[in-house]
Amino acid sequence: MSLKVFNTFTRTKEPFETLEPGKVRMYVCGVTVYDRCHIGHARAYVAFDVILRYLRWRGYDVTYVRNFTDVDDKIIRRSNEAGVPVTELTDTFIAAFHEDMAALGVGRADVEPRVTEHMPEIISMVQTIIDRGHGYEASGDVYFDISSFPGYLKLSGRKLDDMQAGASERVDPQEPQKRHPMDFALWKAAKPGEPAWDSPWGPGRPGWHIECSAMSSKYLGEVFDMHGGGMDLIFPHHENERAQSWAATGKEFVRTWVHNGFVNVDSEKMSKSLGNFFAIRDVIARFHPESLRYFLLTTHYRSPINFTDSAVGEAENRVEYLYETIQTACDYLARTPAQADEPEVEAARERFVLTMDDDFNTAAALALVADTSRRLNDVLMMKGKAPDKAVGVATALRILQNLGAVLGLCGQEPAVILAGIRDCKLLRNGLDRGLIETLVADRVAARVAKDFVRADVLRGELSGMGVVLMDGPEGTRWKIA
RNA sequence: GGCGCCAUAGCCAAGUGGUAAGGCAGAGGUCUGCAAAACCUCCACCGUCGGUCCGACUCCGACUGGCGCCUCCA
Repeated sequence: MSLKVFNTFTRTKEPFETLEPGKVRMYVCGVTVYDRCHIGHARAYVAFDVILRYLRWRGYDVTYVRNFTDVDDKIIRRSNEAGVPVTELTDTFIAAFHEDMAALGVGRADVEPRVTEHMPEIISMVQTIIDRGHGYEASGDVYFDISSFPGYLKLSGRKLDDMQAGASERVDPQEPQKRHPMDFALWKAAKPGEPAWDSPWGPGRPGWHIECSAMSSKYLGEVFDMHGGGMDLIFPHHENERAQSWAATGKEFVRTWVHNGFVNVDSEKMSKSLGNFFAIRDVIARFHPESLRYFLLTTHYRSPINFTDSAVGEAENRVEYLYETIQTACDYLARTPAQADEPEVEAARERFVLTMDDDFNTAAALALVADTSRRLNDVLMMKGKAPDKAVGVATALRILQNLGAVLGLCGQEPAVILAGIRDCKLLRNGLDRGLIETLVADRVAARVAKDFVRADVLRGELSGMGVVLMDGPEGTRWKIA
């Protein structure tokens, strides 16, 4: 039984072997903080959150680093447009990032380094790269000399000739001081009015890629176990990081490269440049955050996932079902306490490990969640005082909560989540809760009076609004279909 | 143009060289004043064409159809 992870570098699923037994050092590229996060970010950070949770649950001691890029062309432009200082802008969006992630159940990393707070490390690494003959200064800029690294493009699997052929058609040489068109900036000389830091090459700021090389090595060492991010970062970002780190240390700095697939909208890539993106906060205003999280886990992390309202709505119905099940089980156990059957819990754990060990297969893991919750309801339906019932409920509930803890699902207070989902559905359907509750109360009164004709009329009326009624021994509950 | 990914039931989505998880929808049941919820049962031979193999949906090749990267991007 061993964990297998798809490594972008080798393009194969391989046994995950850590540098140091039992310890994982992982780095995931964070966001550039100039705007609100979209659901593509949600996908990436939920995916790595599950990977992190699973590794820890499986017993690894994990150090997780996820950075913030807080100096960059887009940030500067946005800052100028808005007339807001850069630091104020970046602080705002870092706070927004944390809010969005917290809503999605994505925790903080152990270290969340900001580029602007690591200038000495960055400058030092650039200098080392120059000293070792892999970078050169040209009028205040510093470039990486790709011809000095034989392994360049090995991560992304491209060929230099092809890259040039493709690029030359639309990219005109704006940086004539570069020795090779593909050379990339390690350090950019400051233009007037731009944020700048002093350096041996004059005032300037870091190129995009160097920050991750510098900060990852600071917190995780020159070589570490896992480096992740979205597929779009493979080239050029990660390719260049790899080149820089190699140039600075002579070592292959990442053991396993992990990349998540995109979120598509209408089967096309969602991106800022296409303008078809959805901000996380806009989505979770309409759908419960856990619904979005569930939705993101229904597809394997490396495959593209297509975002649609109906798909998230379906996920929401599943989340609702799970919490209703949990609530019923908790209510039952409150009346009839029982201990879970440990061997069965352990057997479920093994099935889960088998599933998740296969490159973090959350989609398959959700099938285990479905099986468990179905069984839990099945046991809950058992009549009378079947001796095994309480144990069965306790066992299935434990299993469900165990799986949920790793996936980041099923961990909230059921009543709170269910109310939240109901409110989302009311909002989406433009329904008024007060009106519904009045009608429901009227119908309850009619039922008590055995006026079933009137009760059915009211049921029909509510049904037309999308309200589903559930008459039970403890009264009538309702929810939105 | 270069590189790469994907193609599984009405929809979404796992997966294995030896006759295909799960979810939604649908059909039939149990339950219910009627319902709903819940549970039970049923519901696919895996894009096309070749090849390898005792045997392929799973391996190889071709084709067709989607998509992505090569430019900031999770």
